[in-house]
Amino acid sequence: MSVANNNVPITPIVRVALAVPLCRLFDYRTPPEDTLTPEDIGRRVRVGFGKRSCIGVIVALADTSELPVEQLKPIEAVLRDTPALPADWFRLTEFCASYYQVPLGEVMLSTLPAGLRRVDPPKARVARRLSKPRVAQEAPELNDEQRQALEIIAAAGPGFHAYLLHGVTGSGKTEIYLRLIERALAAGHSALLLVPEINLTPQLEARVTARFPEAGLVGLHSELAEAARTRNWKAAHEGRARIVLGTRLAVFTPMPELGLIVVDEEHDASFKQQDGMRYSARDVAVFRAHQQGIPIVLGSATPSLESWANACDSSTPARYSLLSLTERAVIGARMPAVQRIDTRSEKLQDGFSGVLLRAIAGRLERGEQSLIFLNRRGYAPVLACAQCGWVSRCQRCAANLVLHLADGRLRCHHCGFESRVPRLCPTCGNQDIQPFGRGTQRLEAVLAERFPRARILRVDRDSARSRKQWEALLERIHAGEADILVGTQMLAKGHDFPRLTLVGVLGADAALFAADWRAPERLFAQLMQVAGRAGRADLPGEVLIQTQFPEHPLYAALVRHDYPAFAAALLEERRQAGFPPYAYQAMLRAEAPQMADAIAFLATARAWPRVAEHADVMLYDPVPMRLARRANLERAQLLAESLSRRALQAFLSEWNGALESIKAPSKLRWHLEVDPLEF
DNA sequence: AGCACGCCGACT
DNA sequence: GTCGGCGTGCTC
Repeated sequence: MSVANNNVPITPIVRVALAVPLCRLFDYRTPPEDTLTPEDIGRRVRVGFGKRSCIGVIVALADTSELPVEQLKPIEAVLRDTPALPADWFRLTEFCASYYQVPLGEVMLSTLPAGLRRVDPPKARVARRLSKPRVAQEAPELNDEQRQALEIIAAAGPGFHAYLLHGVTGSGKTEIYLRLIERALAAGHSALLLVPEINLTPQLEARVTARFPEAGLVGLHSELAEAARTRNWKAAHEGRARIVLGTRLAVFTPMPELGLIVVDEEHDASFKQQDGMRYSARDVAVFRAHQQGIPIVLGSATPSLESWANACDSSTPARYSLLSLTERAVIGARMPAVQRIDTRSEKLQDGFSGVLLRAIAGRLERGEQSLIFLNRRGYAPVLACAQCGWVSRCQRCAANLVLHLADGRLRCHHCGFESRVPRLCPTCGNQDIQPFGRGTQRLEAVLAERFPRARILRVDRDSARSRKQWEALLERIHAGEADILVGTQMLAKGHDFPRLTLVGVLGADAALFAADWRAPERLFAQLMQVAGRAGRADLPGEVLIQTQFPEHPLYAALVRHDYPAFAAALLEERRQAGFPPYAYQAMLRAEAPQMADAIAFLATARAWPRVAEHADVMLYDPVPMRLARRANLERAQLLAESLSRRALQAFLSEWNGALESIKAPSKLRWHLEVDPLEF
């Protein structure tokens, strides 16, 4: 950096990151009336870009530019309404840009709240101050296991440590988080608590706020209005909020003195972003903790196999410490009894076994609640004509239209296409067209017929469309206005229903043999979670699983509530098959109106001449995706795999550049996903 | 990504 | 004769 005679540093060139899909920064001149110092690195700026103005972030100051200085535009304004973004935030976004193969400017700007990306900033309104409870709620007693887990963490002292907190539903993981937050705050640190994208944040927020009323907790999740999100983000960035509770996007919040990260339900798929930068907030959180030299706790009753391997795989040195909570924290509450009902040996009545129907009847007599779990919404997954073989297919997708009898529609669950239910077969005119299979609406109807006096409540994305509807349903459930709940995975997560003593599971077998090899892992987690709904208080719970494969190891492990054994078996399979976490993967996907174009793009990518220089990376053949057509776009994918994460990364950074210069039809879209979860 | 320019088809 | 389709190219 040059220095003028009078010792005032002159830094005429400013390098700015902008939200454009170009892997480079843009140089600007310092406006004559302004002087920039290194302190301004990390400030937001407004700059002219093409014909428009954009918001960018100052990444560096420099003396020279590759372009002649006359060609550079001056910065329009340096925005000093917030403190500069700190160095650790730079390292975090730089890591993501490089790891996920996304331009730095896109990462940086996409992680800022929308209010700070705007050229015309919305008028900041003064937040109404909530009257906070001044008195902190007292901490409950810990049980031995909780105490032991906390001692292990305390004994490790400061610095980076990753812990996998494996605790069954109701074992008191949250109390561990709260104690750790308490310690962090006492040491003058702030804490970041990440939760999945479920409607549970209000409850947890209330609980954390009650314990730490002075910490100025803020929430950061996508349901927050833009102004509130900006306000909360600023409070965290400026150090006024010492606790951030948020969903995956909160992992990027700059926080001074950050001393603890917690990722609750770390196995949950919603930590993975499915568009734009396809990052895993759990993985980013681990990187952030490592980079900042602070502890991170990943909590789950059914950890992801990736995390489990990091903690328990005996063949490699453990990278995470395993902490186990095996008992339910509420005294007297025990794990529900899980039983398999062999549906091969009896004729089902509208999808229900006699055992399950009798169990429901028993609950009705005793005034207890039952929950019927089926992960398929609608009345029936397809409508078909037995005479000519017509089936209700979506015109835009390679999928069937689902029958929604409640509103008389056929609906595509992939693109949203809708049509009226035909009364006659559209091809042969047959009057006798039939729904095949069962969804939650049909179960609801069947139960209403069999138990006419029971109050039945269906909870799925159709009945709980908005947040308001969902909360109204929850309220009715808690008020005891339902005898039988019928629902999808929406019902599985988090909520306590004190009078719920029976969970019936239908239609789970499909996931056992699904094409996606991660399906069993997800099914186990889901069933553990839904089983955890039963018998939380003084009433013992019972879980009945209807299956044609009662001897399947997944169900056997579930009966014993034995996640470790199940995980060990799955990990052994993965190791032998060379699947993650014993291999690292990236997926290149392309979509176009014509499948041939999508495949051709991938074939060109596959034929990149320098593939041969990356012998430790394996490229598979391009194949159509499982749902090959969605919303009139044909989709295909190509898998890249390596036993070495480093080798895969080295390959990707070169390959990504080559992909950008492949000529393709303008309607073709493609993206690269590192560590894909779904196939 | 935006937003321009540019070159061919059906409308007043 | 124009309005407008989207192919191509550039942005400090």
